[in-house]
Amino acid sequence: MLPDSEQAITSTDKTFLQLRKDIVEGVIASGSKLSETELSTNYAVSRAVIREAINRLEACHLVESKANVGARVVSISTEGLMELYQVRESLEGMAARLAAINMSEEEIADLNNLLSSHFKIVKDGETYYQEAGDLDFHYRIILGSKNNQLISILMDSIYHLIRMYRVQLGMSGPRVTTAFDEHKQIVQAISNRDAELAEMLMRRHILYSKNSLQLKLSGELNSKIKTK
Amino acid sequence: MLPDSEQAITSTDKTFLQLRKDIVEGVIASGSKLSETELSTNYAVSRAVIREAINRLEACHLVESKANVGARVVSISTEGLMELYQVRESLEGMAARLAAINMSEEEIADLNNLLSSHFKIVKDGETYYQEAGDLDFHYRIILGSKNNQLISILMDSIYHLIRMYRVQLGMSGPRVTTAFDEHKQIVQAISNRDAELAEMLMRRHILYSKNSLQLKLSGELNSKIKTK
DNA sequence: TTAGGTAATATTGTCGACAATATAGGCATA
DNA sequence: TATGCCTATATTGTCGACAATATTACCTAA
Repeated sequence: MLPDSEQAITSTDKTFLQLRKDIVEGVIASGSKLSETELSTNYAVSRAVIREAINRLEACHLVESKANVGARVVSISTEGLMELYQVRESLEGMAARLAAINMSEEEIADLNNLLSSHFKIVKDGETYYQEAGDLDFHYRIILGSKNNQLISILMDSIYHLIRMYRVQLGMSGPRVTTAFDEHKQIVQAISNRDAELAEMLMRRHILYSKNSLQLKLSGELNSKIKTK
Repeated sequence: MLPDSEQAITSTDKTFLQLRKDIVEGVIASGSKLSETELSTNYAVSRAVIREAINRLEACHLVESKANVGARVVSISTEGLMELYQVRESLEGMAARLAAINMSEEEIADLNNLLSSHFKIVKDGETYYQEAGDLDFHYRIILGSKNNQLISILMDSIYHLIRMYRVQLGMSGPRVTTAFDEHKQIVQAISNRDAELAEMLMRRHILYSKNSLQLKLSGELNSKIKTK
């Protein structure tokens, strides 16, 4: 898998990143078929490159393919998103636990600084927080776990999938204010090296997000039914 | 990814499965380089097939590859195994929680039957239990979670990796008797639909395995040092 | 003798062509 | 009209060849 920080070297790398972007952002519709020949003309590379890119996308769970039939972009559903959040709850909970043990004092200080800068933004009433700030916060804790398996599963697969759901369901930037307090508590627990509490708080934090999402989704569903 | 239950259809499927087997069982040494040309002659398929198989192996975290350099089998280390068990603790804990909620009454009955048959074997003093029986038990609970993301991460990646470690470190079949009691308690919690308890017990169960492994590994390390 | 650079070699990356399989459409038959 | 079969078409799977990159070996110079 290709970490986001690393540069794309080969043509396959670039094609993979471009395809992933297009899928996550909905340029390529979820549920649609990925024709190898079509993509190879659109992206101006050979079919071999496309095939390899599709394989990597499959590894991220962004597409599913059947032998002799081809690949489709995964279709999104409320259940799918809920499943994803369950996995996220469990893995990021463990990440917070490990971060409380393994993060260096310097990393913890940085995390506190990050939180302070977020606080200023939240206080100024900007809604900018959620998208970038929230991600930054979670990334640091995941990386702070120092567990490469955990890091790879979350960063290479889960997060892109969740982003795809959020973008395509139009769920960007809710739950700002309360989420900030939750972040603060988590950082506090990590600063105190309280692994148990850090895990519990992170799990709650993600569970709340999940519930909030579910509520919003069922609400949209209802309004859609009403307008019919 | 290719579920174990499904049959290998294409030549790539077969090559992937064979390669995975050879890596897990140590026929191909951990840490060794995977030469595409060499493999293509050994396995009597074209390089394209080998490349695709290697990509899938990379998705399972069994090999790591760098652009323009090639792929290597991941090298095993005590830390790596511990990381794996941490991920497993978190994911299987969640699986047990979800299984307590989502398993059908029939599935729970089957699980109890499985346990009874294991009890007979344990009572008869056979050590056969661990390898197949333990796997069967854990698989059922994972599948019982009904969470496809969870299932796929554990079954397609984590379990093969762990098996590779266990085979290559010569860790097969320890901790039989106590593990059985732990299984019994977990099934009890699931039968009672106590999700919270099921998760906690499963996490403990895996943590104990981890500690037991660590002890054994450090013991082996010491004895090796002594013999020098 | 060692360090640096350059040429030779080997390995991976990319491509287009062909083979095998699935899909779609038309035709015959009940 | 509906159903089943069969052919035609399109798509995926596999292959060998060539291009680009990395590794190695060697040679030169300090």
